[in-house]
Amino acid sequence: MAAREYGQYCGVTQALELVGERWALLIVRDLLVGPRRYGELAEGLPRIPSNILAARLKELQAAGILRRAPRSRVVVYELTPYGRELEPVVLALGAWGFKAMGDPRDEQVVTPDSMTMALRTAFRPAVAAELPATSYAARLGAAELLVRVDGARLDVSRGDGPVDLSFAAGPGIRRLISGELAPDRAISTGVVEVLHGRGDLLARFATTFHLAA
Amino acid sequence: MAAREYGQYCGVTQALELVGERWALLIVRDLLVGPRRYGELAEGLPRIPSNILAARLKELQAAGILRRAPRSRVVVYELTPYGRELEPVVLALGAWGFKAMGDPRDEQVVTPDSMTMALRTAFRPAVAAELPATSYAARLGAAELLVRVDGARLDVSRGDGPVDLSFAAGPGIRRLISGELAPDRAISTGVVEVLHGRGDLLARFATTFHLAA
DNA sequence: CCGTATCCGCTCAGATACTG
DNA sequence: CAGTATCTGAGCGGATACGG
Repeated sequence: MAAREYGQYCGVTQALELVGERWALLIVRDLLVGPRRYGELAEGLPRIPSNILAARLKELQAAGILRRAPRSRVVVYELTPYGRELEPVVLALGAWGFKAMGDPRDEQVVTPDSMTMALRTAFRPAVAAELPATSYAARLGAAELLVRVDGARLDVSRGDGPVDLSFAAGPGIRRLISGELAPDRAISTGVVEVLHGRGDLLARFATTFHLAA
Repeated sequence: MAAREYGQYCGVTQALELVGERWALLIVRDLLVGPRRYGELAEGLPRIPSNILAARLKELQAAGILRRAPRSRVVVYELTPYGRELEPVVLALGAWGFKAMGDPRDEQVVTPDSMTMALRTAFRPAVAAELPATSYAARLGAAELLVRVDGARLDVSRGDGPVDLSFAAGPGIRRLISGELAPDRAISTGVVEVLHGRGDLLARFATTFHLAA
């Protein structure tokens, strides 16, 4: 038996043998947002060594989690259906890890893909369904996201477009999502800066996206 | 920054920094069944080196996931409330990994705690609520479990007791849980051996515990 | 016996340089 | 741009030994 195997006949060990290696689930996290090129993955995971990225891509491909897909002259990596079924795992991990997050340290970055998945984690479709369709432009550190909520549907993209509320925030937005910081306080203390639109829509944002801390 | 950190301000990376190390989630998996002594954990994870087990217990304790609790002369390790919140993560991983499980290899063992969590993963409370309360004694490899289903409640323990159906099965029980193998076929082909009680209750068992493959 | 520490060999991760 | 090659060191696996 390979020394690195756990030696148990169990779904959890099987899963960990496929995606338990360092960086593997973070690659999956980013690919859950959409297909990505090698360089885009490297950009979204600034600290991953290139050889490790190459190795993980090979392993995840061999495990049937992702595939190399040719797209007009370039290759992108995209999840297979089985790989997409990891979304509940990533969301559960994200929700659990959220509670342990303190304030950000200087070296910590916020990437567009990680922020997108965080928004998906915090999204409350049942709540959103009761609210009018709303779109937001959120600038969070380096990540500039277009967030469209329409009923129970959520769409997060990197494009630009017309929005009801445009705001910029530091990573302190975490305390808005967790409910520790009221929307109006977030604005008055400068944690969130309203760039365009009605600031009171931030309350709707905070209701739509919520995670317990 | 510690070299081993991912350098991202994100719930998923935070979670992986706490429980992403090798063996960590398997320790959590077993503790989700109940408090365990050091030796019991080592027994449930036959291939873990003792130094790694000791190191993980320290790390998980420092992270607030488990605590050492004195119990009449001996120490047991038990999850904190925050540690118990990892249950959705472990269940999601188990359900996903289940689909990738083939037939067991010779070196792979089935432990009572991993089997208990697998049953929790496969349990369908909504289905069980419509069925009469039933208890099963399931011998699965080395694991001998008492499984009590009462309405939407599931209790799996290692004790013995009066049951409606007692059966023994090899790890081929996976195909029963996945629906690939019909209950009567499981019995007629010897995959499941009925030791005591009405064999037709195995169909109820297969309805109560189901995971897609 | 339970829990932990120490040793060593090895694999994998991390950093950098290099190539088609 | 998309990887591959190489080197170093950290963490893991396995055995053994030690203290309560």
